[in-house]
Amino acid sequence: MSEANRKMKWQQEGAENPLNGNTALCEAALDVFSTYSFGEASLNDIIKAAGMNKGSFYYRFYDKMDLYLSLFQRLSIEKLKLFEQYDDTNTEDDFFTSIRKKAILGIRFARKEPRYTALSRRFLTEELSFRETVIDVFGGVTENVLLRMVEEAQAKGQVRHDISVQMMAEVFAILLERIDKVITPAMDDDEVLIKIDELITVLRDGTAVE
Amino acid sequence: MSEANRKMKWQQEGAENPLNGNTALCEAALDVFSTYSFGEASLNDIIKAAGMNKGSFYYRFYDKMDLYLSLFQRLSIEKLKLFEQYDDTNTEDDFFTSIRKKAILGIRFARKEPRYTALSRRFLTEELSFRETVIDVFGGVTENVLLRMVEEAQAKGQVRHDISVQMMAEVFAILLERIDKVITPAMDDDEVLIKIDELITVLRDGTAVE
DNA sequence: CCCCTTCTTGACCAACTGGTTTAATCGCGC
DNA sequence: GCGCGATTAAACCAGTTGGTCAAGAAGGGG
Repeated sequence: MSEANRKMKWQQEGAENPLNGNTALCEAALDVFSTYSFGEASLNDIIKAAGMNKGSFYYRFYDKMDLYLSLFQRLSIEKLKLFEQYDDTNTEDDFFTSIRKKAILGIRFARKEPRYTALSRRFLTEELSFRETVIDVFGGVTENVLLRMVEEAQAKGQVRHDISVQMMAEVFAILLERIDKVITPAMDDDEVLIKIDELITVLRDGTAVE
Repeated sequence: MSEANRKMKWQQEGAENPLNGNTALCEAALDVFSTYSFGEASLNDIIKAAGMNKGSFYYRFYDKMDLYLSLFQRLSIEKLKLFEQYDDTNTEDDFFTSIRKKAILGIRFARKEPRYTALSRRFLTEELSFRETVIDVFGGVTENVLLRMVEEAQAKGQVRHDISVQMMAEVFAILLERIDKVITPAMDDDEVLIKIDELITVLRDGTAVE
């Protein structure tokens, strides 16, 4: 790849993801990047695991970061595709039903591709400069949709008024982010639904005796 | 240091922490280990920042891991000292009051030494083998005290019975672990108390309208 | 003054990192 | 067969890593 600006490449519309059609590399990169931080992840290992040659890698990718961004984009698209199954803007679902449905979708994706969960959680502990580079390319994809949901729910009188929406949104965000601690891979679908309902109940009605 | 088994050293009673009296090294290590993962953290950088010589370092420490463990131990002791201020075994505090007091202590420590919070959170995303090594030396220091608290509270009829104690304990654990997302360094002590009370209220009574 | 232990110094090591380069080769359209 | 882009292999680079080592300094006790 030429000296073209990295950001440019990712803003081009027609530019195709160089990972497409190379499942071996995709798998290897996902394995390594979900296990190690960006700095610790060995590009040599990835290339070797993918049965690829270093020369061909650098023929297609600008550098290690380019591979990371390619992977990130692929996974983001896959996740987006899954979440498009449920658009709550035009339903009559109340707040907690909405949250429940979104949680189920999130868990379904996390169980299908647990390495993605590991990767995105690992991303949060990367160096600031690294995170900035990624965010600079992809933009703030993670705009806080939860805050707006809670605000709307409060306006509709579905959540309490004596607690700030920020606090409630943050509580939901934290629990959704770490939901894998409560939904383990060993559970079957029925158990998962039970656990989600328990969690929603706690968030809705609290833990104190009625 | 001799070839002595690393685990041995840490199980010896009299063995003094080689970090004691070397605040420069302690600070440098805390800076680096809280910013980078163990693998990415550069021992050379730490030594340089501490104004130390490599030879002298290896005269006192077995290896990089030895330094990490020394730091870990020092911080654990400091945290323990702080938490000894409140022992709830002989108070009449109910469950939620107990949780509240513990949260306040936790936040006080996290605000005094934010790098410790960063370090212990980073620890959770380290490689499995690394975590095992550390746990092997220090033992499961993090035994689940929350689960026992919730069980006891349920027996006393202070928390609901239609939700599993595991779920409730996990929810508390997750939120306590990420409490820094809701308590920011910019807040003064009064604001912190308000936020904690909000959080406890949510956990006790939920987010739905009464 | 010497001896001995404790500590310091900086050169040195092999291994590995991400990345480059060059030249040979493969495979497909024309 | 020719041309050309894609791919391979290998050597190579400078820089960094964690870790070693032998020589010497420091300093106190005899």
